Amino acid sequence: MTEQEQPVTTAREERYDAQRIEQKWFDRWMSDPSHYAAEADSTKPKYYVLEMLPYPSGVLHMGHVRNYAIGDVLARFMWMNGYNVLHPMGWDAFGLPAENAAIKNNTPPREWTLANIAAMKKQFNRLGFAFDWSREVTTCLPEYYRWNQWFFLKMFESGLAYRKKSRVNWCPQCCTVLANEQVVNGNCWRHEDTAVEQRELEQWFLKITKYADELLRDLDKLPAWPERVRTMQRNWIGRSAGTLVDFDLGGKVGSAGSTITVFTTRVDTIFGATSVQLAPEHPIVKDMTARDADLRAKVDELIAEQRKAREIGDIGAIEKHGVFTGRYAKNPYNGEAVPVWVANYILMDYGTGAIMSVPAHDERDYEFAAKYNLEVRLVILPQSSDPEETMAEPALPFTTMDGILVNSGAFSGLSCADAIQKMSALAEEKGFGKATVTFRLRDWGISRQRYWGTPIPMVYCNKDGVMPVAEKDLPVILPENVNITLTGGSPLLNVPEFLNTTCPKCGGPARRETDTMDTFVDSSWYFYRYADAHNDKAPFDKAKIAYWFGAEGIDQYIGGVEHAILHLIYSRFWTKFMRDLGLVKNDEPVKRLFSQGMVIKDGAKMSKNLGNVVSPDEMIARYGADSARLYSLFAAPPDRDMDWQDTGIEGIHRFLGRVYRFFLRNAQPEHPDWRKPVPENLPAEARAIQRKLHQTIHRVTDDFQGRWHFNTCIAAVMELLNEVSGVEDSKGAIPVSLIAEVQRTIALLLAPMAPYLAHELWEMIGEKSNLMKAPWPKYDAALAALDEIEIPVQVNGKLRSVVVVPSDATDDQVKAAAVADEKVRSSIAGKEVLKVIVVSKKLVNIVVR
RNA sequence: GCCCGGAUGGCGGAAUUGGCAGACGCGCUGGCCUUAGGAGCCAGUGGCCGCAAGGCCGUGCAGGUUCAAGUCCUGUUCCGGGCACCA
Repeated sequence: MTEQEQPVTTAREERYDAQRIEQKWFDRWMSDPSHYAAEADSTKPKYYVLEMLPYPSGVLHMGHVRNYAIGDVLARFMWMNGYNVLHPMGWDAFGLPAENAAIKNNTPPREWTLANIAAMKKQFNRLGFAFDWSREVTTCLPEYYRWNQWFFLKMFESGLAYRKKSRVNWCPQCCTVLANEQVVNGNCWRHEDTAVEQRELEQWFLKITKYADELLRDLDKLPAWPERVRTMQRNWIGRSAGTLVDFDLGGKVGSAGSTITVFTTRVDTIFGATSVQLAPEHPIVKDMTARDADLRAKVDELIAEQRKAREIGDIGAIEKHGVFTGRYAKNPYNGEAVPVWVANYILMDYGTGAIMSVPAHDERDYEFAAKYNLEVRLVILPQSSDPEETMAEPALPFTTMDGILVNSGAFSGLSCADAIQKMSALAEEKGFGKATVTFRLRDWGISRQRYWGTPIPMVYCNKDGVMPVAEKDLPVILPENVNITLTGGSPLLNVPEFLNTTCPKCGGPARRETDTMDTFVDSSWYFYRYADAHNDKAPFDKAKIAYWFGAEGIDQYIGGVEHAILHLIYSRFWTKFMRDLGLVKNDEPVKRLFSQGMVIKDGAKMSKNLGNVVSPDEMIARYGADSARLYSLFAAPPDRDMDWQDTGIEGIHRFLGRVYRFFLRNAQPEHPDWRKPVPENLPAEARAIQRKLHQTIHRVTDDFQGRWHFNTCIAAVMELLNEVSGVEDSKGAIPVSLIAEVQRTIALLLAPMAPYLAHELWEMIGEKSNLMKAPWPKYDAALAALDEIEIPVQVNGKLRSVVVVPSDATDDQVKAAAVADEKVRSSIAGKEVLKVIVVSKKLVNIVVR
C-alpha cells in the first residue's frame, strides 16, 4: 500500500503523546537559564507584562493556571511581534500560613516557604510559563525586605510613617491586627467566620491619606483599567465635599472644649437643623458624662451596641436610638439653641463624629426624629419644570438637591447649590466654619503582631524615645529558630537577642520594635524590583526603572479582581511616594490592568470544602500542559468566570491530537516545493484553503491585539484545521507549498498558547529557528477576500433566500439578483413592493404589503 | 438602599459597527473502522408542525424605536460582585 491508501488509524507512532513531546522540550528549555530572559541593551521597543505574584502555598490551583496562562500568551505574542519583553515572577512569601504550618508540622516558616517555592516553581516550569527567573523576587529574603525597611525609614523621615494609639481590628485567629481593608463584613478576610474584635494598641501607620486626593484624581489617568476597579477604588477613597460648622455650647464642659464641630454635605439645610447628634465616643460626650453616671450608663450602652454591630459587620442593622444630654448648642446661622443628643448611628471615625440633624431633609434624621418626637422643619421646597410640583409640599424626608430654600433667613430663595457655596463662605468669613473635604480612606495601619514578616526598623530607648534604625544597619534580620505560638503578642517578644539592642543615638540599651509589617507592604513595590532584582546598593537603579516603566508604568498587569482595592491602592500610593522621593518618574505603577475571572466548577468557586477542586498536576499528567493551558483559555473569555468541565479539556486534547496527526501525515519538509511560494491562480479547492488561512490569521491577530478573546482565537484555528483536514483525500489538488504555509501558520498561531506542541510541529516541518521569537504571521487581505459572497434576502425582515453574487457586485446588481431569485419571487408574488433596502455586501430586505 | 457586571440550545460559549442567532467545543444520536476501545473517522443535533418541500416560534420578562433588535430606548425580574447609618 502506498502512504495515501493506508487506512486511517491511530497506530502507536501516530498517537499524540503529550508527555513525550513536553518532556523533550522541557529539557531543552530548562537547560538554558536565559531562555526567557529580557534583553539588557535592546533596541527593540520594551513591553513589561506582569501577573500578580502568588503566595507560595505549595500547590498550584486552576486559578493560577488561568491567570498565568493569560500573561504567558501575551508575553509570547509580544516576543513574536518583535518586542523586548519583561515577564518576571516572584513570591509573596511572608504571611501567616507559614506560621500556622510551622505550628502544625514543626517546620520553620522559612524552610516551609522555600520548599513551597521550589515545588511551585517546578509546576510553573512544567506548564511552560516563560518567566525570566534571573529576576526572581522572594519577599521573605533579607535582600528584598531590607528595602521594605529602607522605604519605611524614608517614610518616617518624611513624616509619612507615624505611631499612634488607636482602636484597631484584631483577629483572634490570626492573633494580629488587620488593616481596615482586611476586614470583610466584620470578619477577618482570612477567617471568614471569625468576627474581628476592636482593641486599643500602639500601631505604625502609613499616611496614605496624604495622597487621597491624588489617588482619586489620577484614576482618570487610567482609562485602560476596568471601570469596575476604578469605581471600587473611588468608593473606597470616598471623597465627600462639605462644610464644617461650629455649634457653641455656651461654656466649657471639660477638656474637650465648648464647641461641637459638625460636618455636613448639606449646609443649605441648616435652618432645618433641630438637634445636634454626637457619636457615643465623641470626646465632648466623655466630658458630659464625667459627672452624670446615669448618662454615662446610657452612653456606654450605645458604645456597646456599636461595637457589637461592628463585630457582626452590619452596622446598619441596629435600630437607631439615642439619649438627650440635657445640653443645647447654638446654630451660628440663626442663633437658635438646639438640643444635643448622643446617638448610636453616629460614627466617631467619619467626619467629625458630630452631625447636625435635619429631619426634614435626611432619611436617618427623619427616622430618629420620628422616634423621639423631635421637630421636623421644612426648609427646602421642590423646584421643577412642572409648575404643579414647584414649591409644593414634598413628601418627607425630601433629600434631593433640586430645590429652593425657604425659612432660611437671608438665604431663602437660593437654589441648594448656590446656598451651599454662599453659606460656606459666610462661615469662613465669620470664623465659625469652612468648606472642607473628608475622605472615607483611613491611614494604613501596617503593624502586625506576627513573626513571619518584615521587622519594622525602629527601636525604643528609655532616654531618646522612638528611634529609627540607622540606614547602614539595615537589614534588621528576622531571627530564625523562633518558637511560634498563636497566643497573642509577637513571637519575637520571646527572642531576647532580637529584642535587646542599643539605641542608635545614645548607644544605651534599647528595645526593638517586635511588630512586623503587613505583607501588603511587600507587594506594594515588588514589580519595581524585577527591573533590577539583585541591586544591593538601592532598591533599584533609576535608569532601569525609567526604561521598563516609561512614563505610564507596567504595560499590562494581570490578576484577580479580589485585589482591586487592597493591593492596587497600596501600590498606587507607594508609587506616588517613590515619585516624590525622586526614585521614579511615573505617577502610576500600572498602565493597563486586566482582571481575569474566577475558575468555577459545578456552579461554585473551587474549594476544598466543596470537594470540587481540579488539580493542575493531575490534568498535566493526563492531558499535558498544553491542553491544560489551552482549555483554560478556550472555556470562556478571560475576563469572565470560567466553568471548568472535565470533558472540555478532553475536547481540547482531542483537538491537539488532530493537529498533531495533520502534521504527521502532511509535513513533507524534504519535498522540493515545500519552501516555494504558493502559486497564483490556485484551483478552487486550494484557493478555499488559502482564503481560510488568511481569514484565520486575521481573526486570531485581531483578537490577540484587541479584546483578548482567546476562546475565539482557538475556535478560529479549529475551523482552519477542519477546513484542511480533508487534504489527504485530495492529493495533488493542494500544492505542497500551500500545505507548508498552512502548517507553518498553525504552528505560529498556536505558539503563544500551546508552546510545547507548537515547537514540536515547528520542528516537524523542518524549521530551525526559535519559534518563541519567530515573526508573527502576516495576513494578506487580498488572499482572505472572497470571490463570491452570499447575500441573505429578507422579505419584511424575514429570511427567505440567500443569493450568491460576485464580491464586487454593485448594490443594483445585488438587488437584481435578489428580486430574480425564485424563492423570493414566490414569497412576494401578488404583493405590492414598497421598498427594497440593500445593505452593501451584507443583506437585502424587501418590504411588501 | 446605592454603584458595577451578567442572563443566548441539554452544557461552556459565538455573533467585534443595528443586518443570516446558535461559530467552535462538550454532550447526545446514528454509522464506519477495530480482537478490543476511555482511540480514530463520517454524518446529524434550538423548539414545534410536516414523509418531504417547507412553515411557525425562539436570545430572562413586558413594552417601544426601526425596513431590520441578542445588540438601541423605557420599565421589570432573577443571579453574581462591590459599597453601605459616610452625615
